[in-house]
Amino acid sequence: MIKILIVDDEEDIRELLSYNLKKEGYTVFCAENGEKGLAVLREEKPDLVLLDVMMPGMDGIEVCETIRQLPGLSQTLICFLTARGEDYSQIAGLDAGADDYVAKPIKPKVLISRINAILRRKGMIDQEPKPVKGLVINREKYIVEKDGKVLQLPRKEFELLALLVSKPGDVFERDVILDSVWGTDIVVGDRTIDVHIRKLREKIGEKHIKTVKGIGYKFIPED
Amino acid sequence: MIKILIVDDEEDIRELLSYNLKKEGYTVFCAENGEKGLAVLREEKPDLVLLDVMMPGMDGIEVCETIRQLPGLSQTLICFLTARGEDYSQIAGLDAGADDYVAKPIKPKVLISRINAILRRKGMIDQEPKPVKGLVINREKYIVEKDGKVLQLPRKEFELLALLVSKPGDVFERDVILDSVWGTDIVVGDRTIDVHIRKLREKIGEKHIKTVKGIGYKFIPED
DNA sequence: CATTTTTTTAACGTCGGATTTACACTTAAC
DNA sequence: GTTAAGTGTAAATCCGACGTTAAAAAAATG
Repeated sequence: MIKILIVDDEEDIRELLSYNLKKEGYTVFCAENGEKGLAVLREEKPDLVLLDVMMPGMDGIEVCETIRQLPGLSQTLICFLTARGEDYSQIAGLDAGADDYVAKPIKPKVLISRINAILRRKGMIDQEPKPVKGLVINREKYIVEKDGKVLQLPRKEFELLALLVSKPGDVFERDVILDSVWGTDIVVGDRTIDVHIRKLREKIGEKHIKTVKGIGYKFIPED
Repeated sequence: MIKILIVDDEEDIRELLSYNLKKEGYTVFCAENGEKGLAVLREEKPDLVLLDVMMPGMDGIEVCETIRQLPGLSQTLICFLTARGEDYSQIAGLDAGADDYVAKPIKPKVLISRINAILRRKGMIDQEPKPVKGLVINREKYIVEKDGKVLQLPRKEFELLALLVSKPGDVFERDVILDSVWGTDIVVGDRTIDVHIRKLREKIGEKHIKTVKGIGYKFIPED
């Protein structure tokens, strides 16, 4: 059971995130400010904290720094929620020890796949026997095994494939792919995704990645 | 509980929209100009703001830009109400950070389905797959299952079917279909809908989509 | 800092979904 | 029956999203 704590002063955002995360099967706690957040944190010891940067009173960065100094909780994963544009918080945030950040306005789909990514990266999510026939994604070794053959994929290709494979059969829209592989507010040309998709298809076979024109791409498990 | 704020200087429009939105179960607030709108906004933090572009004093675009800079309200959804023809406002509006716009004169039915679409896109509304007998619409995988068979529909056909199935038995008027599948101000020929309907009928069977002459189409659940 | 690898851009080709066209058909009113 | 408005249909065309390649730019590597 994976616990996530949301710390944000806006009730609407807490509800939006809470609703979507619960739907994904996470156990969710909420707090409306930094102080209460720390209290819940000590009580529940969540695996991941979503932390608004801008809050009245104790702001997100202070909370983050505090968490990092708490014995026993220093391993807690932290993800900032930042308003678009305040990119200073990126730097300050990651300096303060955050594992990731997501820019507002938050798109639920983006947040979910981002959170799954963080937890997967840190090994909090069971990812042992990938239920994908003939394809094993090994995040520790950063390799992909295709029918026993070992593939060394470059970072972007690896992340892209890992994303698609994380929900076999589900369509990933282009903007979701961009946000979760490339990162929030990174701007790249239209053809960038296509080129990476092509390289993946070269390496793992044409039939596994299907284009859904006008929407995005999806991974097809096997024949 | 979803809150919607209407900002328009014409009382008739405020009443028209308010009446129809309340009937749909939304909680509605009104303001007659930009300044008052911002005040209500801060007070009530609505989920969605319907914003007239042309208003005396502070116009819609200014209000929109202001909202986008307010910490804590940047997540608010914004939908412009624009007079037909002033297409400059489209561009300026979407640049200013609007999520959608609806052209005047406003038809309540169009507005409702548009608003539902916005909220659904942003994950504010439950969109559980309707258990229509023998037909499952799966937005995640972007496929339709008809009696167990999997159909891969092109984008427009999928959206059209999804719309009709969203309220089985209800008639969707042609202009409502146009506005919610094609979008406001998109002008297409008279026969475009028919052709798509025909393709759908080919794929899911004649009997499921019924023509209501002079009005529109409706989905018939089963036999 | 030169080399290699990865990532991105740019230019063009391609394909199929989206739309139009043109006309047949259906329905209801008179 | 005649008419007119609305709809059905097949085929032709349009158009934009995607594919593909090569080459440039940026990162990583030694």
